[in-house]
Amino acid sequence: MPRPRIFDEDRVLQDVMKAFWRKGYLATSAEDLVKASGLGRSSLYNTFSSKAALFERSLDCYLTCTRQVAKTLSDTEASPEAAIREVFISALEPEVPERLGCLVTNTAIELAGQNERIAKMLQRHFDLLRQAFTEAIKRGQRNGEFNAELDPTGSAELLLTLLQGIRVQSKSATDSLILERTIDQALRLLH
Amino acid sequence: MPRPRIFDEDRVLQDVMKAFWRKGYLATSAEDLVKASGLGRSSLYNTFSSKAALFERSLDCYLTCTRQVAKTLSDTEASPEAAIREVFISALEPEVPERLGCLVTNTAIELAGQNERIAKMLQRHFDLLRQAFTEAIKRGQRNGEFNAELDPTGSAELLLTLLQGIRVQSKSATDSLILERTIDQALRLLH
DNA sequence: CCTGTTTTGTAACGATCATTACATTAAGGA
DNA sequence: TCCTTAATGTAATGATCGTTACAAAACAGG
Repeated sequence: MPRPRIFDEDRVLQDVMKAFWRKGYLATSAEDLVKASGLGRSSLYNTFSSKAALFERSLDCYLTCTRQVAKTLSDTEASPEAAIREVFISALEPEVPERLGCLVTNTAIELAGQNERIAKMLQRHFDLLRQAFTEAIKRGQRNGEFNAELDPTGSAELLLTLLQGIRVQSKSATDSLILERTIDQALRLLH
Repeated sequence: MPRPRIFDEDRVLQDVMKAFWRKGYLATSAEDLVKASGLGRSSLYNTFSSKAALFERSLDCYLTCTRQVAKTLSDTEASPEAAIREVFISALEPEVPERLGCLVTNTAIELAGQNERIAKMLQRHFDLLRQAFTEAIKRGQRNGEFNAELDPTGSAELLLTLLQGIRVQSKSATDSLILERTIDQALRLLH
């Protein structure tokens, strides 16, 4: 019998997530969130309690979304090398004019050091990504694309770390040429 | 004939830099800066104009300081491998309980995307670091420590990117075991 | 010992921060 | 249609933001 909501919670989380993604947690004001979501202040606070809680749910949204993308690494159809390259190329985000980077990387730097809950979320995410890389590498070794001598887990961690490093450098890079060559180097490591 | 200052400008910059390092630019308030520097508000603003200008000078301070440390990479006395390992190990900062990370990495994520001046400063810094790595690798190749087949510049960029990635992950890492193994992997790449 | 100049301390500025109080609106169940 | 209940819109909350105005203080040159 209550008055029904006129907005979709997931749609709001998506929009709010993009706002946090663009400017970071601190630099995004409640006013920004109101504008990004299209809701009134009351509705936002009624459904999400606080800016901090809203951010956590946005981050969670981003994490699951990113994991979906990382599923291509475990996809048994595609070539592991192509899948890995795809993940790295998307980090350069050549289509986006603003340098958004990655919400995971951004959050690790901005909040993980001081917020244990956030740190835990990110750590779990890194674990999952590392696992996905590991599987892709093992698959590549089985079908002969990659060097069978390599330690899959160690190489996966190397890729994961390189990915984060690319995310950092792409924030200040004017051209992505050097980073593209880094991706080539990283993939050559696996052969 | 004017009243002389009772503080040392460089000492203040060092203290202020640490404050920015610990909490980031936005999260550090003018009040924090006053407390960190020990000066009065007036003196701070009189000598450094604004929080933004103060940050730029602090960052500059950090950059030149870091470059001094990176000089070990060009040191012809020490072993290139040992020097490189030293740089990476220090990134894990096992002595510091709080996860400070690296002011360069933190700033790249927090500000470089929106502040072109800052982005330029960081880019120049990355260029210098890459150059230092390149020299160390070349030297290692000459004395037989490293694989002579490697492309020095590309490998240097790989190291630089890995370093940034380690800085990101160390923010959320509970133990540094995985990252230590990554360092081993990175150095094995050079052989 | 003045005088001039700059630093220093205090207090306040307007703006914006995240959050909330409250009245209004709207819809389902009776 | 009326009543209940929750969503909504508006306005304001105290706190804190970065910055500044101003008077008092302190030193160097005369």
